[in-house]
Amino acid sequence: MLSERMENILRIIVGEYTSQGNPVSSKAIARGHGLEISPATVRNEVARLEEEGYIVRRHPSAGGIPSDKGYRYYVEFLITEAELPMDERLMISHLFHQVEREHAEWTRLAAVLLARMVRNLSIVTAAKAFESQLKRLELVAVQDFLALLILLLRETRIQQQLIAFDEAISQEELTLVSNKLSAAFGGLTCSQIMAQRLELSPVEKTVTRALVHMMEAKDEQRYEEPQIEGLRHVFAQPEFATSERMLSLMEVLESGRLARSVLPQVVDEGVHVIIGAENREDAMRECSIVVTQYGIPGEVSGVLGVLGPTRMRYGRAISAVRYMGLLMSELVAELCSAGHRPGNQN
Amino acid sequence: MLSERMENILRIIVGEYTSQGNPVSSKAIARGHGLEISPATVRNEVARLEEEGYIVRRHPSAGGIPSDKGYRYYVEFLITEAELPMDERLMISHLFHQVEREHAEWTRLAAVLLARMVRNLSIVTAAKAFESQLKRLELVAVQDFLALLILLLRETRIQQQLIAFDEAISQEELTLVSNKLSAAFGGLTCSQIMAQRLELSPVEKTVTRALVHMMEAKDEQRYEEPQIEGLRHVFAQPEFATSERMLSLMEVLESGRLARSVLPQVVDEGVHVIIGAENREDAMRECSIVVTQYGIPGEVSGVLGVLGPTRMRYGRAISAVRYMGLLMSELVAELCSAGHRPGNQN
DNA sequence: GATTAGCACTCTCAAGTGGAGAGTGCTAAT
DNA sequence: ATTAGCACTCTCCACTTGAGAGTGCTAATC
Repeated sequence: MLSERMENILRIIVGEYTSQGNPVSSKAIARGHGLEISPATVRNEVARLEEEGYIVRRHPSAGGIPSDKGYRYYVEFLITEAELPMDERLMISHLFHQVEREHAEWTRLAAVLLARMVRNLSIVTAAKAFESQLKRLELVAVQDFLALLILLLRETRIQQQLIAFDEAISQEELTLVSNKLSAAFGGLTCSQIMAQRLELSPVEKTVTRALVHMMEAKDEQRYEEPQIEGLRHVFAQPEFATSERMLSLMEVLESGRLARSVLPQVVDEGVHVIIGAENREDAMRECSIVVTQYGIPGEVSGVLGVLGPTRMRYGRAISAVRYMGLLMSELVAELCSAGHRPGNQN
Repeated sequence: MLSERMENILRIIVGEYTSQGNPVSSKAIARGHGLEISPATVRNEVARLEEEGYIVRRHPSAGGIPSDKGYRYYVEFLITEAELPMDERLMISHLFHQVEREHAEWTRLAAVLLARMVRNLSIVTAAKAFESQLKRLELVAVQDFLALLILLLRETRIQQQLIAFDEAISQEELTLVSNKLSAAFGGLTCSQIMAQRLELSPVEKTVTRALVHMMEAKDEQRYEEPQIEGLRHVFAQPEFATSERMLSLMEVLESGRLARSVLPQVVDEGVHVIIGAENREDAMRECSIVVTQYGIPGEVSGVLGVLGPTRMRYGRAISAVRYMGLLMSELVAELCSAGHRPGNQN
């Protein structure tokens, strides 16, 4: 635990450094933050912060910059996390209600807004049920032997796939099949469907096999391709001026390693902050991530978050991520629960 | 028109420069390309190429690099465009047939493969009909007053949207409505649907209004969000080592200006090459684009292409884009035409 | 004992310097 | 028309240098 004065100094250093980007000198700390002490005193205190590892210097006579440990302490104890201002919250929820009709746009909109709010990269995965539940299925003839199988899952998500039959089959027959199977399987999960033992025609069997296969695949992939937005902000940061860091980051993003190694770390509720070397990926040594889950605990969930250099405005990022998480949870809940209020009319 | 020897020299310069990335010296041109002449002679010829603007130099005593005009001449007259090797073609078409079932993956797969083939950025827009044709519609109850409207369009694309009703409505009623409207509107385009004058209940009216609105919106947006892949390759190029160029390129890509200003240039058939300053966007002064349309002329079409620094292996890019365009056209055609062959069984 | 003023010291950054090397342009010979 | 030879130009890299910022330390002060 640090003394109050040391905490104040650490807070000032993190604040200055995250907003200005330059190492913070003792003079800059002493004046202009209501800390009635001289630079020399500050130097003594900063020296102790450095000893204990909260501060590092690029070279012996340079200003101080926060270490990962310093940021961690800041995030844990010192952060002054204001709630997002009302006007911003209103603006955002307004935008979401404008696209209410096309809820597939939600993840995209969330990513765009998050990126804009924190001027960094945002990552949003679509909400996904732990175990998909079939609502209804449709079959549409494409060619004589070929049909499009469409699954409507509970959280109004859609999966589609072409299936081929051994025999030519008409739209009328397909409609009969889809009605029968919809009635039989509606509301069931993949495993429940497999447990059913019905008398099925060859065509129905083909459809059921494809259907089970699709639902299995869907349940398996824990996170699908996340929506990523705001790359330009990250690359505009001086930290990434050298193309090499940027490159390794691009690798991680495009290869999908991010989704596989980082997002699974987010398991329990609340906003998580992963700072610098706490990341598993080497390429992200210099990056921090602020993430949260959203959705309905234990049922449907997605992940949303922000990625930027460790020199990031954590307070802002945390409030933005928290608000966006709540908002998305509400939206998902509205769709999933058998609601009692009607949707907006417009 | 250039003399044959000058053409040879230009060809060597473009070849060397695109593969090595360094200005090409007269010595390098003279030896090792079966051009039985001395460096001094080459220098004379290159001096003339420079006078006529096919070659530029970074400084008076540096090797030559092709200008936009030089690249243009190369692409127009000198290119030795080999067809894509058989094994590569087989590999690609094999990959496409593996995902045949999920044709929504096609644009994504095309983008990934193109990027990998040319080690540059790829852009692929989904195939889209000039005027969407409704195949069938489905309504699924979500809440008492809220339903999901799903449109199946002709090229097996799906549009979905939530719609709200003034009154509570059951799935049974919704099914009746969707069957009636599917029968009435199936096979029609947006304008044809509007021309229909049917007796409709309030609920049916609401649905029809939403449906027309969605189809209009779809027809309007000529190119939707294109699939972009392989950013890492472009940024690995020395041309983009300075973060500033990269940044302005990012801007163009993320803002969607690319889709709005570049892709519309691609109107007629065949592979187009847009070199350097021929681009409208300033940020792309140093980039070339190789694009083609694909789909069924006059009916359904998308755009696919490659973006990289002007120093690009044009021959390779052109063959890759051409092959991918043909392949995608075939795939689209298989789906759209009332086919006579069954799809692959698997 | 905590705080502060003063000063020498350290380190970076930018600008400037000076080969070494690569490549050209020119001239004169073939 | 082609080529050999040579002086010249320009970049690139390593090195130096001076200015400036900021510290650490010591001794004086509250």
